[in-house]
Amino acid sequence: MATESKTLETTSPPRTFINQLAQHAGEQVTIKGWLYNLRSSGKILFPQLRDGTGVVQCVALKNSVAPEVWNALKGLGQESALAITGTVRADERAPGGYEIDLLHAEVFDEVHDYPITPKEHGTEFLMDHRHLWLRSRRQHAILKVRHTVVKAVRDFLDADGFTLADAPIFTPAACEGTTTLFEVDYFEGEKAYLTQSGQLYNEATAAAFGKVYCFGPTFRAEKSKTRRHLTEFWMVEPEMAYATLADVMTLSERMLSAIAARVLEDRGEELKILERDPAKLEAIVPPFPRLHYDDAVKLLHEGHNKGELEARFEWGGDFGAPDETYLSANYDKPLMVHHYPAAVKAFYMARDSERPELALGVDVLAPEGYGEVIGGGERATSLEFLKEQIALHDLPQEAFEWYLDLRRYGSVPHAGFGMGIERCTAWMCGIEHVRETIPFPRMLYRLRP
RNA sequence: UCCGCAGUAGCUCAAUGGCAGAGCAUCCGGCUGUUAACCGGAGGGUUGUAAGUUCGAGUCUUACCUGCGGAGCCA
Repeated sequence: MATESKTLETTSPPRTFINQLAQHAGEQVTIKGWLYNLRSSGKILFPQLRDGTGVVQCVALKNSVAPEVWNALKGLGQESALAITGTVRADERAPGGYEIDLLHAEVFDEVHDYPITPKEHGTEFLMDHRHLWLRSRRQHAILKVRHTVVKAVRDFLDADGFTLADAPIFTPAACEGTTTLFEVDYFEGEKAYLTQSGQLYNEATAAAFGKVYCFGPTFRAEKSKTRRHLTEFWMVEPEMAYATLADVMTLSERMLSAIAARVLEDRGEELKILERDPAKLEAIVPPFPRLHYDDAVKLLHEGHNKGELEARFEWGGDFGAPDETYLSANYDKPLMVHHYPAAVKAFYMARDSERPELALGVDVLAPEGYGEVIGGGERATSLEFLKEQIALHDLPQEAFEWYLDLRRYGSVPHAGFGMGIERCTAWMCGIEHVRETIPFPRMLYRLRP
């Protein structure tokens, strides 16, 4: 194998990637990759090769290649690793527009029993083989979109003057006290918890840098079992000092629009593979519709009266999944619902000065039933108010003394939000379930591989 | 945690309470333009686990295990 490798190195043209074939039409190239599929017809072979950038079909004629190359190729199974050398040729019959007339091939690993075949498979089987499933075209496309979503978020915030200031993943106590946390053993018998939000830390860094964001994994030990939930997901959380609820809504619509535009620009091929209608993403431009919680409740009542919603929604509660879907169904843009009852929101939310029962919070509901992709709002500034809220929520004040310091030393109106990367990616891709938008999803009943 | 559905060959599925099957994958053979190629042949099974009903259980009953869909909660 080693000597063969040497021969190929010295005689073969420079390595090329499949997504660059158009620039090499008529030239000899070498592609290093894996066998995607192989069809044969006696004296002609059609190996399809993938290299991480795309898939290309090669054509090998028995009379045009050396006998040992022919024999090596004809027995190969799916996902065999090989490098091929051949001439790039434009061909209308080829899906990508180009084919390679194969001259030489070097097999690195011969495979005969790859588990994932070009036929249908169930979710459980595919998830058990997630480490291999990632190689298939659709999963590849989804994760390329994820990459672009992340890149778009970072580029947008960086260009807007935000500083990346990541929050810790080990935390000493609940940020919000309500949701279930993953507990881990720290040192000396002390317990630590995996972060469920960088929110409180962001408020500290915002007072230091003005505009900040954290970007990292988030853990929720809720036993949620829906297409919108992971126990480990990635969240970006911008926070701005001297900012209000209105500023958060504006930032939300600007950022989501920037993400959609970037996906359209950079991931056209992937959207085609996913059969995602680009018009759905082209519609995502400012301004987004804004709906006061009171008005949202009125709409839900209308929906119930028309028989389109089963349960009659009571003012004061948080929306369920069917409620969110009903509300957002009227729009082809994300819907921003604001001024929720404070009772259903976190303790640190600022209150409406005229109606203190309302929190200055906003949820951004994505269209097409994708649900809440952003949640955020304005934070409370008063030391006394926060002490009351901490007591009301049965939280230990000593754990929050550092946070209360932010109100003792230069407290100003400030606001921010959190966006779930996987929910956003699933929406951009138009796919059913968030589990396909992260390389190795962690769910209620899925810790492996 | 609650409600509903499912578990049969490596995979996707079929089989009135009566001999456990097909397609794909694998192996062998054929085919010079295939697009989930096609054609012929071969191998491949403790029907999720345990107990029960029955002359007889993949099929009916109970429990458990595993997964899927949804709810609640959330991004």
